[in-house]
Amino acid sequence: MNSMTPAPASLTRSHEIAAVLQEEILRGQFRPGERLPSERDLAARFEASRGAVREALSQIEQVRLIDIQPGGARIKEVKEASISVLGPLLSLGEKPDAHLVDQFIDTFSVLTRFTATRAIELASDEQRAGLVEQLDEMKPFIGSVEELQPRMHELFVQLDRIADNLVVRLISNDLQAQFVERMLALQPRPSLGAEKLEAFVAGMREGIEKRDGEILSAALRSHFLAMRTLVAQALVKE
Amino acid sequence: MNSMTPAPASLTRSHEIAAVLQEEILRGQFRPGERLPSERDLAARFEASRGAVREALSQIEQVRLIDIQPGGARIKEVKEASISVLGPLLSLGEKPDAHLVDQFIDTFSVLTRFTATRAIELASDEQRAGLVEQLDEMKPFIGSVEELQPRMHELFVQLDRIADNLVVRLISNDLQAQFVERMLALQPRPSLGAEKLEAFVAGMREGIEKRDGEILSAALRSHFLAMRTLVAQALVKE
DNA sequence: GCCTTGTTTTGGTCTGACCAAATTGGAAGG
DNA sequence: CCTTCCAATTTGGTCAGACCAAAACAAGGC
Repeated sequence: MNSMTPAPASLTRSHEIAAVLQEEILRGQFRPGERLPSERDLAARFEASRGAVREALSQIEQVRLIDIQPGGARIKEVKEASISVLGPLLSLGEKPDAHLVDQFIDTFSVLTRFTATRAIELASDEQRAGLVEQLDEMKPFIGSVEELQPRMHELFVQLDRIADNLVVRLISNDLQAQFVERMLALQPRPSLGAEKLEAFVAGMREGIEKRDGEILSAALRSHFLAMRTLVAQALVKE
Repeated sequence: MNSMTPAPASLTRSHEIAAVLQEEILRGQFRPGERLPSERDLAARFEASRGAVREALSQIEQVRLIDIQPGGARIKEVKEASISVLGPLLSLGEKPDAHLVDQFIDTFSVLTRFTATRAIELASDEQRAGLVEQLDEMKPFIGSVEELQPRMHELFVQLDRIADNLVVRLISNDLQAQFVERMLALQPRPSLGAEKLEAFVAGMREGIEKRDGEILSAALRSHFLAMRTLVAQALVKE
């Protein structure tokens, strides 16, 4: 019934070690190509068993930050890694790196437009009607981000379902997992003005009703653009 | 110097187990929410130690296919997983699932267009000149996929470097890791006609030279579209 | 039937050990 | 002095057996 996140799962020793090591690697404390300390040394350092360290290293290897081989584990370049490192990368400093966040939203914007346009291409008339209805039900809540956000999310879920592209779905999963929760921690939560939100909803509505990908794309583009400038401000000042 | 893939790394026992289990999960042999056999049972089944099994499960957890908790590991939905499952997903049957491959290329197309347009927005005149030069150097090799492909790849790498979007870069890494190698295994390798390739290169060239994102996008779009139909044919027949 | 209990199972961790491959260091040879 | 080659050491990969705490389970009491 409820779709709560299943709790952060109290950190296991191996996950803890993995997190620390991964952060050190991302901070650049090891040069790419360099060898990581041996499992035995790491075990000594973390006062853990080799087994726990091995599990940790196994996880880090999974995100392609290191390359484990008999003889030693070697550090790889961050650019070579998997998306899973983005989250930790965002959490490195006090505040997430503004440039990275910007890239994030920019990318998310592209994928969302992709999903949305594909969705309305494929949607049946009933489905489009349903989407329009969803949008109309949002109007009373345009003033409150807390109320609007889950409804907006539900709309995107619907679009995602209609577009039915597993690849994009999985990418979005990862981005969401890495990014969203970390951004929601931002206080005070930046919020777009009611007028802009109204225009956005209206644009979406028109695009869906007319089955016009251009209009839909334009609405999404300007919405994400506004979000980018907003977040940029939130991350720069202070 | 050489940028070969660092060898598939002879399968470790734990990786082996992880691969088998992951495939079983992806095949749907366990229902989402269902409990995975206990580590001890799995160890018995694979005739391996619990440690090896734990490392395997740890890896599968990393791709979010299972959720390990004291009490038991539970299967999650494929839709919830990370991109890393796409590769194994493609390798399930004799031939990759045509629909999934199509989504793959479609998504790749979007991301490439994104990178390319951002790249020419940001590129200096020298960089654009360099790109044009790269394209010109391809002309003699348009007849041979084997010769052309690495040069094309080098061009995309260059665009990627100029666009300088780590998020997209990491996504592309994953897609590449999951997809490309598996498609290169297709025999006979499908190949686009020389005319189409010529038009593609010309379109890219014009778009870069004139700094025109529309032209560039159009060239890429039609190129990937051609690739989609080509691959679709290759996967359907026989 | 529902809630409270023991009991069992399960994951999380540790210790200590062995093997094979990789690394390293030094000796032998040029 | 540098290179070549071989042994000693280090390192990852794996195993076995043990303990703990939390979760799941089963049975009894309300």
